[in-house]
Amino acid sequence: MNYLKFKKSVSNYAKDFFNEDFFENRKNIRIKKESTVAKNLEKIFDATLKISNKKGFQAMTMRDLSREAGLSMGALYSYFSSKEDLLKMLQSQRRSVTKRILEEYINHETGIADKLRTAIRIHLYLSEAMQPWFYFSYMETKNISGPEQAKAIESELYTEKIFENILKDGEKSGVFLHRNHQLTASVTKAMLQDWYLKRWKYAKRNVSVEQYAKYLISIIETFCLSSEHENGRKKSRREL
Amino acid sequence: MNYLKFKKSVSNYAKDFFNEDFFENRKNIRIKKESTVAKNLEKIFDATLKISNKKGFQAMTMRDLSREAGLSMGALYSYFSSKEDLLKMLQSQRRSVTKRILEEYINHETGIADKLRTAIRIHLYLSEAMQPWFYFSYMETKNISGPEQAKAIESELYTEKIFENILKDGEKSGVFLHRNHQLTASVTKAMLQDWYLKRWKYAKRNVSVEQYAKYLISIIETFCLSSEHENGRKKSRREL
DNA sequence: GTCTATACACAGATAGAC
DNA sequence: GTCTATCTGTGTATAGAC
Repeated sequence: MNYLKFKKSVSNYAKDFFNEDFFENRKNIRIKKESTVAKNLEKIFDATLKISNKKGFQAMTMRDLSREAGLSMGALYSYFSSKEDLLKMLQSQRRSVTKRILEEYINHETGIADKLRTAIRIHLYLSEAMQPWFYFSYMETKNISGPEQAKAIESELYTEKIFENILKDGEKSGVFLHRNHQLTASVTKAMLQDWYLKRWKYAKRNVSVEQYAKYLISIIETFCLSSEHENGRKKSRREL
Repeated sequence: MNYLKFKKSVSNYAKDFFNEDFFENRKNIRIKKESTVAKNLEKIFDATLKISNKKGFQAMTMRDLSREAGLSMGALYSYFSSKEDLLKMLQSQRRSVTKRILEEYINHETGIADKLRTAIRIHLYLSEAMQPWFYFSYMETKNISGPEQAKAIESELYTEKIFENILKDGEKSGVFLHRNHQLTASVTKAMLQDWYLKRWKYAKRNVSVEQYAKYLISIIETFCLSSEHENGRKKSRREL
């Protein structure tokens, strides 16, 4: 699975606003026609991400948003009831999409070593395809209301747990070595996050997602793969 | 060098407000007596970090700051000329302290493998001793004026370069393997940053700085150390 | 469904007494 | 050197015309 192929398969999901998770937000939207809502919400969300990632969500004024989204302030407020509500909607919509995609790809894999590789790769691909939101989410969720913050923490621990479980299962079946799997999962997550948090740096250096994925996988596997399973890999590591 | 010993040696530096780098800020401070300035600036800086790390610098009002620092709004403004100026002062003071300490410790090391270990360890210790500022700096500097942002990026690349150079030198002398050293330096930095960005997580799990340092060093060395130099280490890796 | 115009609260910053 | 009181701009949110 390379990135281009992934991105195509994803763009369908991404614009699907009217999934089940979204309907608790629907009540705050005064507009009736769904096609209008979908079209304008996309403009609003994109504008929000663009401005917030430059100066922060708190610093973004509704006048900024109005200008960037191409809608008057009055119009904006028929899509949400407050600035905080806008944030909640954006978060729940994007979170629902990413979770669905991630699980679909990982469950598809059967071999335990492949599961680890796929988890890393799909995480990276996802955060590449939706970089502005991933960045936004990391930077802003800490500043917001209690329940939203709890969701963000839950999400952080959830994906970490995925890695931890793969490593544990792998140790049982002798594929991976005995390590502190929780710590390994933590630092793996940290390296994955660096990709979207320092996007500018990797772009300037012409490092591609594929390259970065390969590199992370090789670091983690060098540390975790038991030596019997390592043989097929040694050569490819040299090429990095 | 363990953390406790490090922290002691550092606390002297940290309260040294009146170093050379600070004098360009001195002109904005109306208060004459240096001991008063030092005492109140420390209260102001601490309060700023505390509030900002909860809700963001932008969201912190001068009334919040006044309450937390125990000074009236009028008094606050005799220590800086604007909210932005406060940020600049805080950044330049802390940046100057950290840079000085970091360089001192790394230059002290001679062996190339030791240099890598010390760089990792001291980075971690520093960010532990000054966690609120490190967190603040990561989260906030992106939102601010051009020149300040440039300094933040410069600082990011500067420390990364330290790691890259150690790895390069190590390859030449046969201590480290041939790798993409720039990428290795990047992800090392990412793992170091995770320590202060997710402080809550590691605290909850009772992971100590020492443990985390050991773990990072073992991951990086497993990946980079050439096998002739690895022998002495294999056993200690098993203990992790 | 979208606009313009405006209410009203609260932010940053200062003046001047003590 | 620190305080209280206050000015002025700007932010979020809404009313009501089109």
